[in-house]
Amino acid sequence: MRVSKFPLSTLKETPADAEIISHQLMLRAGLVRRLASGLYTWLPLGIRVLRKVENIVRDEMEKVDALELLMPGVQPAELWQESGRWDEYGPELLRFNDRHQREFCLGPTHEEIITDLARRELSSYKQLPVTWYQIQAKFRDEIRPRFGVMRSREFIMKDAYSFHIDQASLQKTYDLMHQAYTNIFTRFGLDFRPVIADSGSIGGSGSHEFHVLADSGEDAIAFSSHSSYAANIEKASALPPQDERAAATEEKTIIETPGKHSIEEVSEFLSVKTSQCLKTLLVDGAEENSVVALVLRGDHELNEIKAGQLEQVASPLNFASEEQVRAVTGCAPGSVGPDLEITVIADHNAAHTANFVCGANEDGKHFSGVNWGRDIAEPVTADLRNVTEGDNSPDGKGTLSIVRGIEVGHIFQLGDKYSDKLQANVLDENGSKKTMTMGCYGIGVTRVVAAAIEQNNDENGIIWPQNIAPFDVALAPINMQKSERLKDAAEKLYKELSDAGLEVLMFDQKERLGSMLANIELIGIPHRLVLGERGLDDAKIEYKGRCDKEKQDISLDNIVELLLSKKI
RNA sequence: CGGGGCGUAGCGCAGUUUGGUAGCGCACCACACUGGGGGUGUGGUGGUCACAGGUUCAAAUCCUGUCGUCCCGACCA
Repeated sequence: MRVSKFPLSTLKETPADAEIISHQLMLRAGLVRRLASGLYTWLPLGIRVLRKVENIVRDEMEKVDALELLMPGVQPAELWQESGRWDEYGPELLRFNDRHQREFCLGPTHEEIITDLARRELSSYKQLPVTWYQIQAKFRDEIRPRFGVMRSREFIMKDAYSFHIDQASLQKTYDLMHQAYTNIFTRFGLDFRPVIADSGSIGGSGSHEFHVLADSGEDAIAFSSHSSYAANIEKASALPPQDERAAATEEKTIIETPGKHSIEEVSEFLSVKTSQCLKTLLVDGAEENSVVALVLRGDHELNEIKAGQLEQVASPLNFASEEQVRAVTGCAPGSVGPDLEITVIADHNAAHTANFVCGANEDGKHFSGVNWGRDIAEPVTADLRNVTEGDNSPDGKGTLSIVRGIEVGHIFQLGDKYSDKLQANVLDENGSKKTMTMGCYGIGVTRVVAAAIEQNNDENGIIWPQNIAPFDVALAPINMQKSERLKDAAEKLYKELSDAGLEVLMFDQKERLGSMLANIELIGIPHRLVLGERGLDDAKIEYKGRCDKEKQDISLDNIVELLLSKKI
């Protein structure tokens, strides 16, 4: 490709509304343009990257015998009503009527459609297992789209669905997919990690997320120092302390703590560690109009997913209002303690704390030297908190570290949730009807592009991993328009490189070197060649890899070979 | 949904407080010079100042409303 035929749309300045680095660079490098909130146009340069990502995905899907198909983006309401999700799915589902006033939605996912297909096309266990996939635009009407294509409303997803006669078959395909995903993200050249995920309301026995590691990631993931254990922090369980609780040695004392509300304020005021203070959070209970108290150590964070799953607690978790707090405790938030008439559930670590500080349920007052069993009834205990750096790994091997990640893939054992609702049956070998078991497997294709940039960039721009770069090599002749000899040499080299199967972007227009180099680095082409009159005299060309510190002169005769060896 | 910010040329911004000829930098076009890291000069193109209504002799500027867009948001107990 030549710049004269493939104009770059790079920007020198960063658009003001782009917050994170990948969004800024995608705009600056001319990969995407915003149309409206959460809607992006992919420019020619961006599409080249997107296609590379898609093709690697396709290749690995074929290897595990998944079959590509394409389903409509517009879906009839009937199927969603049949699965029950027409009512369950909130405003994220964009609904509309056609000219005959029939109801439709824009597909945020395709379980209903694929299950409908399966029940029509599959009738015998002999046709199973089968896996279908598509790469297609999805629409989710996000409350707050942000970070460019990282969380957009319309996005491209690879979604695959498998159908099985039993759980054993599903497990087999699931494991194959797990491996395929590992291969895919490895081929992308990204630093990633498969983690145990919360399977949410869908249930089912297995779910893994694939995260690209990046500080700006929206998810926190915990992984073990000495085993392969890794889990989304929503899911990572905190082990109860193994040793005995310390003895009650202090007297329960009431202390004036005027104006001190937060754990930080109280611990500082009393010169006590935050881990020695307990905080009491009031949330809606499972029973109507009831309130439940959750107790945590001051230095621990509530895990809302875990808490919401407790049978005594309303799901999803909802904090009590200030009025409710006052009605139950007689004081304002800030002085609440666990000595209450309502159900009290303490985190394992909070229940393990002796001689602690807590609210006195009286404005401006706290207790110190409080002990479970002696001063307050022993609480019900549960795992309520997020794991923290240094916690013991739940599998007993090593300790946990916490890093941030961008969720780019998710695989799921669905079981019969949809096949049961939609009556997707086949006959088994005994001739009796059996509901198929399903799995589903997604990759956020557009998000992968953003995540790749988020993980690979420097002050000059994007650094594409080789396999998803829009071009393999940039060729920058200096003042080509001034020298026939240079022009001929550049054209010849361009042809040689192209014939060798390399994707070359040649800067064939009148442009100053500095400007060309700045663009080449901004758009992140992995290999760069600069050809000038001086080099030509010695039959040499200057080569520099995008990450190399130094440039080097290479003999023109060897350059094709060198690049091929680097491409692998 | 709540809170906050911002809407002036393709991009980045000033001008709004105190109403009076719509500006700057980049980009773009032309020409010249320049020629190994976003170069210089001269001359240009491009704006119903988000939209609607109001106040006024006069509105980017004041008032009312609408829309768009970005960020933040339940550890407080």
